[in-house]
Amino acid sequence: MSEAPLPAIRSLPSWLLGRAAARGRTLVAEALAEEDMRMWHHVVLSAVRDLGPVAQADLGRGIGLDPKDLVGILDDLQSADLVVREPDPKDRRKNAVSLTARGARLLKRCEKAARAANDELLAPLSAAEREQFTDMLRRISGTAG
Amino acid sequence: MSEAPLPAIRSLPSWLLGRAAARGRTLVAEALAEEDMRMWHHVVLSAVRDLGPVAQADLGRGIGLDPKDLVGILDDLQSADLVVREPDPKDRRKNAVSLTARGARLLKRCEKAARAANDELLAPLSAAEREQFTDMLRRISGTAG
DNA sequence: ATGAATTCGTCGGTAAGTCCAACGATCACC
DNA sequence: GGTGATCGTTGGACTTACCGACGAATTCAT
Repeated sequence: MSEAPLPAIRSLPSWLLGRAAARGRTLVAEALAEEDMRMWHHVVLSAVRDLGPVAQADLGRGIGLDPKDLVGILDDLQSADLVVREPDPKDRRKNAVSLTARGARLLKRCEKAARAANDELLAPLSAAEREQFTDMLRRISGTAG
Repeated sequence: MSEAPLPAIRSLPSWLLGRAAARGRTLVAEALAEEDMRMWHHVVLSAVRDLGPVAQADLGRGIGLDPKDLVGILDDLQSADLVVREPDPKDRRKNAVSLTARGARLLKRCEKAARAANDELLAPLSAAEREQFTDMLRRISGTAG
């Protein structure tokens, strides 16, 4: 209860950003856990749907995930019959990763859960503020748009 | 350069928040590295100054750091003559942690570096927007104020 | 005052996440 | 056709966060 001020640290945007991100990560992780999914699994699933049949390297670059770690995620998803790796006939080095029907179905549930978690995260903000906030975040995050 | 759209994931605030926080952490870490400091070392140093002579448990609670991890950080800081642990005469379980003159001096340089990194992080935002942004962050981050 | 419960600093280990180096296989280029 | 680059994959190093347990010391209840 007796929260000391700590003005210096708490006024640093990078500090607040880290705390807010941690809270968001926890909320989303908890929501996804009810579908037996982890954050990266959801992200990969979503990216696979958006990018259609896609090579793993492109996939990893698109979401900023190390190729090695992507292998493990895809192994999990493929074992659960959520995605398929097929050899790309045009380039036999590549795997064409696509969503299965099961994957598409689960993805929708994950998105619903993630949206609910985000609503809870942004609860202290009005609708207009949320739009502003995400817009600013988009500019700051360095994700080239 | 060939940035695919990925609309679903990139519109999630929790995702953008994570990316922005990662960028902020990297920028701050790089800036602090020039003073041979890590993020938590800077945070602890700042909190020690703000909280005066403080017990380790209170210190850890104030910044949300595990007591065990705090031990290591304080060991480093004390070895570098930046803080001192003195036995609290009123409660011999506690260590009264205080800043040394060296610590105060280094902290100022760290704060300057951290502020510069934050300016770079928030460069895409106008001054008014930065104020708005940090205010929203403060509400979202869940740090009781 | 004496015993029980709590808090303190410290040590231990686990689990997850991030990053880099290297390899065989395949492709692109000139 | 030989060289360099890219692909998926494997291995390991490093960091971070988190939880439980312990002796020492304090507080509280009786």
